[in-house]
Amino acid sequence: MPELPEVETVRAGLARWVAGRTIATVEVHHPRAIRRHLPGSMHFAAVLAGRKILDVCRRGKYLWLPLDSGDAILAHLGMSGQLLCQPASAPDEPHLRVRLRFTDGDPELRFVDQRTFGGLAVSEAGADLPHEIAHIARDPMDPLFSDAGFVAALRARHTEVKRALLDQSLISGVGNIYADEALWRARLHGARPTDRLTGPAALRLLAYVREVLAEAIGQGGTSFDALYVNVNGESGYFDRSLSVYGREGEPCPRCGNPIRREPFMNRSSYSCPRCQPRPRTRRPQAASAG
DNA sequence: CGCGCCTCCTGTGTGC
DNA sequence: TGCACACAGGAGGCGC
Repeated sequence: MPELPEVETVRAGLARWVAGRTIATVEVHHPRAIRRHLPGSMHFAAVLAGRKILDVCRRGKYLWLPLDSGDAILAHLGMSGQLLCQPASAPDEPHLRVRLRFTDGDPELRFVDQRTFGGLAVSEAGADLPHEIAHIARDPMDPLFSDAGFVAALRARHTEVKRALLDQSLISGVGNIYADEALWRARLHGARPTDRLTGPAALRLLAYVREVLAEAIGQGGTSFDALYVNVNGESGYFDRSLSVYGREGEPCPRCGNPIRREPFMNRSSYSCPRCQPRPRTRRPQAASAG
């Protein structure tokens, strides 16, 4: 569930609570929580001890914490990851994976992850931009994101528009929830072929992506359950503002038609059957238009 | 190389 | 009541 608005909410919380502090000790409670780190979790803990966290950065759904060594801690929340700032006296969470204690005491930083799709890594010399995420496109809230470049790349793809929105190498930060919400705002069905979108239509879609992400950031992200919370353990409120996601059968806020749910990549897509008509499937040769 | 599907995980909800 | 299974889904990796 954590998409750009949720990760940005976590980033802001971390910037407030851990930037400028020096790591004292690191405990790894679950080896799978440490990713891309061949020397193992012991070494992971050793290289972090004594390092000062300079900042908290984000690209798309990835976070990284530049260190005074020039390395960085790279973090991805996956499906259920949480970064919590807790007093040392707080009881351990059932799915506590990693704990960072600081030289100045409370609060400590905990990585908690029920489904272990997320993880932490040390990115060597990754303070500027970890090489592990060099393939991740800039996200639409990045000042250097190129709208024209995105539109050109989108229209050059031979795929469906929702698949393209979820492709983090094209545009990062968008997941299933905000893809559905942006497509609804743009009145586009997710199965629309990207190479048949006009330039203005693609630009409009991008504007709606940015709009829905910005609104969700303003409400602290979307929480359906306790799996997404900010660094203080609090839920976001954007679920109340969702127009289609998770609202099968409820009236479309624009036209009143019941929202439909369709299978998509072993999960679900939500849309309005009237506002977002499904495109006619492409039949290269069978060509009768009806 | 581009595209699309599979897999990794576990708690929750549902149907028999 | 209890078991079985679908479902949630980000992203790396692999097959075509």
